[in-house]
Amino acid sequence: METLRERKKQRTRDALLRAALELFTTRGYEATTVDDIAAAVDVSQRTFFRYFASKEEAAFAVQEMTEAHFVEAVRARPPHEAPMQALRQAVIEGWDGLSEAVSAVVPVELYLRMYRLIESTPVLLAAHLRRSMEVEERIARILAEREGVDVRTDPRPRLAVAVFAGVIRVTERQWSTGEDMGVAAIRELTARYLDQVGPALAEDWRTR
Amino acid sequence: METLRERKKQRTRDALLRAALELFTTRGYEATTVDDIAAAVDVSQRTFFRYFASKEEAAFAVQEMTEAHFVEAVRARPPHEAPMQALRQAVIEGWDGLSEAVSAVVPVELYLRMYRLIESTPVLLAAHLRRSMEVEERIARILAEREGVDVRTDPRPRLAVAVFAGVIRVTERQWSTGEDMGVAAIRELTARYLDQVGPALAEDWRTR
DNA sequence: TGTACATCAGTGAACGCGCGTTCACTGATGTAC
DNA sequence: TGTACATCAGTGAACGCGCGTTCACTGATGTAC
Repeated sequence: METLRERKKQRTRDALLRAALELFTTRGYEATTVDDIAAAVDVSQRTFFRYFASKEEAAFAVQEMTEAHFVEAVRARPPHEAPMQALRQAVIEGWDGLSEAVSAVVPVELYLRMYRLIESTPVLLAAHLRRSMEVEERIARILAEREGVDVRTDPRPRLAVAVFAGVIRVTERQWSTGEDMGVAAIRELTARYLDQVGPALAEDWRTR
Repeated sequence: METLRERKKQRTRDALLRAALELFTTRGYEATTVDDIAAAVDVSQRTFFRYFASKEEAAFAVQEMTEAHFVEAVRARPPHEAPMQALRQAVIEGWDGLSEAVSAVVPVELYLRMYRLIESTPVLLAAHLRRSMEVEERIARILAEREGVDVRTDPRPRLAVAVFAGVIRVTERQWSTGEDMGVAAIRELTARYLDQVGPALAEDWRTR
């Protein structure tokens, strides 16, 4: 971000991204065309595709950041932590540090609205789940390395991550349909639901 | 399937479905157009859309059957079984009874090839995951009813199903990239991975 | 500080593509008498 | 068994749409001397 040229590029990209999220969240994803976004920034449609390979890429640009953030957080966990504990800490701290990370690009509130839109738009939800699978694979490899097991022969890393991801998905779903759309709300839900995994797998639900 | 008219309809649908899966699995999903499918059955494109609302619907028509099958299997589990045990039995028995259920419509081998194609085609995998979420929600409600808990306030039904679904997803992924594409292979993987969930959630992987 | 050239973000216009829809119509199958 | 009418699967052709691509081009910014 040194030269004038680079700064201008960055500004164009930010403007496109913000306009995209703003339009998506107000009009809906499908109801917004790439031309609409370009027009909102007063730039040609051609220019949009210089910055984003597809409309979907724009929709997930901020998610991409937070995912990378989460992956790094897992990598940074101290090695003595149990695998599930490391995942838990990484995701909780991820929510804590989210505001700073995101707000450099778009307002946090806009990000959260977009997150909810993804959950409620079938084609975006589908893409989100597939992308999540890719993140899971990366995390599984990190866990395997941490614990010194071979991801090709030992199913435990992928299983642990898949179980964890399942809980996150339930959390996302619950949050996105709930009243409180703040970061604190999803943070609390995450912790609560992770605590409930043990009981959910118990033999008999009626004992408690 | 009484009248001649109805039998003809059924035959047209079967022919379209089979041609679709055959083309998808040989050429690829994206490389097959709806016109190709219609042409293969010697019918107008218009007619294709009388039977399937979209290209995607054709791709998932058989999955739809097996999903319904699984949901019914869960519903039919004896009430004394623990939740996770009921899910396990339902899915294992689902694989056992798959051949009869599927082969009425398309050859089992074609179904399995299509299943693998779904796993390896990004847009289909995404759709598959979203559809799976819908199935999960139905199953969660069934579990909640079985166990007499309220799905709106108790997260355990959704968590249990999400954890289970996570394991199934790892199984599907492993199977679809493996050598042996038979039903027996995926059945065995399912059982093995379900057994590994406990160990995967354990504190320390190195002790075993 | 100025000039000459190189780089590269952005332009504008047109296009290919395939999905899914719309229309008015045909002709085979079903039904009532 | 035959006739008249109703139903409805399938037709053909055309279209709207938006994504993503291609082209040759402009003009602002960067760099070398």
